[in-house]
Amino acid sequence: MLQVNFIRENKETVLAGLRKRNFSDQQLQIIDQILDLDNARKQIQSELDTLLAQRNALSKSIGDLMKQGQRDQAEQLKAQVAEAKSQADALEQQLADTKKQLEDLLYQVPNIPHASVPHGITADDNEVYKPWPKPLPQLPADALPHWELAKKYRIFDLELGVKLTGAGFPVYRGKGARLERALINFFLDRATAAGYEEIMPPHLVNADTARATGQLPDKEAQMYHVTLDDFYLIPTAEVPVTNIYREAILDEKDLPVKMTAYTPCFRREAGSYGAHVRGLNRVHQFDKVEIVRLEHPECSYAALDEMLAHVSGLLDDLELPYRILRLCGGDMGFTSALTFDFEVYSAAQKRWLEVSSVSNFETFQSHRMMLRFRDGKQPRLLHTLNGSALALARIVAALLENNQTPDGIVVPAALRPYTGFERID
RNA sequence: GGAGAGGUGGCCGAGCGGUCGAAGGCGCACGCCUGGAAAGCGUGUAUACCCCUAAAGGGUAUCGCGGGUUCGAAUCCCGCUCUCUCCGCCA
Repeated sequence: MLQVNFIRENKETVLAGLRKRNFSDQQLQIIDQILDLDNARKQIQSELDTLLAQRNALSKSIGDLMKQGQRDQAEQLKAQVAEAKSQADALEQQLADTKKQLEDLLYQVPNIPHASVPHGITADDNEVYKPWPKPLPQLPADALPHWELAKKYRIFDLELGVKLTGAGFPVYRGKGARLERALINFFLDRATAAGYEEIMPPHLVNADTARATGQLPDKEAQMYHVTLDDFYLIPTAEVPVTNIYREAILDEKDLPVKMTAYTPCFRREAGSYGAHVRGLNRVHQFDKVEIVRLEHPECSYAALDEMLAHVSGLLDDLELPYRILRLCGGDMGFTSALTFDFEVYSAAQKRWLEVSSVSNFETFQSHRMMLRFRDGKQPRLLHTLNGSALALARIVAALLENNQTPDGIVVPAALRPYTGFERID
């Protein structure tokens, strides 16, 4: 959520940013509405405070008069207080209404894109920030997509998942399960080696937590909701992990905070069918190792670069062809200021699969969750960043497809200490 | 699930309905002291919002959360929630 004061002081920047997100002139009017409402809010706040100050002063003198035994005068003052009180009640209601309206509008304003974000409407307009420098791998004509390989080698079973739960809940088994666990451990070990503290958070969160990272109120339908207890299944570890520091004021010397977590991720994502979502390409439950950083505002873009390098290192070691995209204004997430997507080339499907999304949210999340640090006297909002390092399901899909041979699927060398086997056959 | 106790500032811990944003202690910061340090002494030490602003200052709200009583609530009443202890159940 943007700060009203920021909008007020940087109105042109904000408008330009929203245009980059393809806001129409009519949609841009929301900014003036916000500023008007905030002015009204201040006005009401001011009147209310004055009234309450009067009330407090009167109450105090009533106490004094009572002590001196001057009951008559005290009674007169009581009448005045009653008058002030009824006025105050009305103002309080007005104030609450105004704040609510203001908040509703602010929730509709996305983060302002970083200057480097390219203009564009759809994913086709994303900039290839770092292309794959070598030729793409070619597989023989009889190469199988990963969902066929899964059957052939009994690695995972989607139909069994349908029996147990429903579509999009794969059951990994045998070497498939072991591969999954190996990747998780590999990613966690690498993150730990890079200085990230390992966290094991709850997989269900409450509404306050979901709101702070921006899943609520807008993206409610993307999450599974446990209505009986009003909990949400996490769509990513970002949600519980970032919220660890919700409403905290950190010492500047404690920055940066670097955390990593493995969790399953649950996404409803209803709607899409066809080859593009077959197999592991899009599922309702998948495993992911996430990295999260809380950074000083002046260091956050250097941190973002570091995270890109970290993810690149993982993919290098897995020997997977990948490219990095810089998302355009139209394709970027609501809360992000700058996002890089990593895509791995899936040779059997002959298409790129998104396996990581690395973003700087600047103060958008930290404002909503009042996450601050102290430099000198005043607390300041800090910057939050996160990235997948990495998302498992599509990595597995690409590994299976790219590494298939007549003798089975070859496990990359970096992973063998974790799998305990060199091939799936 | 049953019974009881309790939630006060970064922490501990006081708090007859008005003088309480809140004693005292610890911690922390700065200063004095010291060759240096410790001890000692002194000063300061919450957050949000509003007004004012060069700086300073003033106001409102916040003692788990929400509501009520009252001229006035950390203090009284009601609901909720969380924690702890005992019992039960259990991976």
